Amino acid sequence: MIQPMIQGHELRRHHIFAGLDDAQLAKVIHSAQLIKLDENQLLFSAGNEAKQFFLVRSGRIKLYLTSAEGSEKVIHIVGPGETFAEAIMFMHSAIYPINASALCASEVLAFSNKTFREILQDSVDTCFRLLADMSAWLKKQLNEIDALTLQNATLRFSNYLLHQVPATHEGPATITLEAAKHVIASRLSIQPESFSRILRNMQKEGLITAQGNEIIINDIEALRAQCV
Amino acid sequence: MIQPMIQGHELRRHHIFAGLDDAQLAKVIHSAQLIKLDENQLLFSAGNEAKQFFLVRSGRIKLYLTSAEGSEKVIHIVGPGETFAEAIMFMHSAIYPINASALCASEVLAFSNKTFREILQDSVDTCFRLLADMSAWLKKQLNEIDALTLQNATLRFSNYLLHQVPATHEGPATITLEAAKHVIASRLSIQPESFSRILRNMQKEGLITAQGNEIIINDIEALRAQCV
DNA sequence: CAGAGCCCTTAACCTTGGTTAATTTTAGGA
DNA sequence: TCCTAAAATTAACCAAGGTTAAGGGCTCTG
Repeated sequence: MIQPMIQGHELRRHHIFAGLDDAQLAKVIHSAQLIKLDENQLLFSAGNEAKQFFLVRSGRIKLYLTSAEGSEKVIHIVGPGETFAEAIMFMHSAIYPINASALCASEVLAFSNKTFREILQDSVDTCFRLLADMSAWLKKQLNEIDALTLQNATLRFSNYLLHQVPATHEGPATITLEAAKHVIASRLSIQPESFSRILRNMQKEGLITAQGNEIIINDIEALRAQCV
Repeated sequence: MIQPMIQGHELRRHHIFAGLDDAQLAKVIHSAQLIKLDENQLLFSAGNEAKQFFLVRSGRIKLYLTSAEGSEKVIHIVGPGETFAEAIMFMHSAIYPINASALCASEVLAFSNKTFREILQDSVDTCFRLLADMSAWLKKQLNEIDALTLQNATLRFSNYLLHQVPATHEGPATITLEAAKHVIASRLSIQPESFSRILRNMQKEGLITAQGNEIIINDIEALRAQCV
């Protein structure tokens, strides 16, 4: 195990750790492990025993499912400052239900589930933070189901674009895609070829301008109108 | 408010309440309200202020989303002994993100979120139970996303059927659909017409026999093989 | 600089499942 | 028992988007 250099305030920035006292924080840090991942390196697979949850320090981690035939569905792309797999700590079978791998060279901190559960025993405040955190995930997944069942592919992408921009933003906006196009496509449950088609069509309609992984929203009002 | 006749052991049967002491249970019962719903009666809508969570005493409650165009997607069908909307207690905006209405005449117990949160302050054990409960929901929704993105309509229905039968069951099995066919169809994100077609095809292949809302699985091995 | 490999794009084609419309079946109420 | 309304079924048609195939462009490496 690599004993990481962790400053307490680095962790406290995340709301899950924000309520811990110094002793608790020290205990968490002591249980932590720094993991460096190369591009495309696997962190864990669905079916692995789940003994840790994670905080992304740098880079991007993709959480994804795979089908029996080998096709891949990206569930979420986790960036710096975000935690993942913390909900699994409370599942009846301590087994990861998804795969996680690095989209680019990344550093993640891994925390012992056992240690964190011990701390939770003494900190109702942190329990509440975790409950809020999990209910936010639940809400996010509900939106995902909404998108998959009640929206078509173009609409899903439009919504995705709008989520990259503050709700109050006016005028043209430039967005840099957080990963390769085929990854974004999988995140949106679209085939890469269809994603290309959608980009082309939206460009033809003048809604957006796409150059590499930069996308300019030309008409944000029209986009918002489309998404009701 | 109708003060319900609630026996402590009725609540304790649900794992969320199982760890409460007598005083806490009394407090929960005191905050509870019995709600009787007619068939098709709305319990709450998406956007309503969320002050309560619920336990189904009898009947069936459907949780569903609606699209801008008015189409409906059933997320879950909740039956006796099950709770719902408990995760919303910890969301930042105290607003139901879905709609809930009764599929048939039903009785639900409504519990005050505020009271329950107070009790949680004094019961880490119950916090842990709620965390486990929410992580189970999260896992369920992940399976749902898996189904929607990596499985076709027939496979989703096959999986649905298999979930109604113990994993160890051998030989033919009879399943009674928990709701009208168009509701099940929506639950599986299939149009009623397509659902009919799927039933007909599976029947033609000899996999199942469908009579009204009774479905007999003739070849459970073949079905399991299909679902990998 | 050449070659390999990956990513992206385009276009033609095809499949799944949605849509429309008409008919039958079922269940509940007068 | 009949009438009505909702639910279910069937079939023909259609469209969104998946599949297949081919080519272009980019980067990395030897």
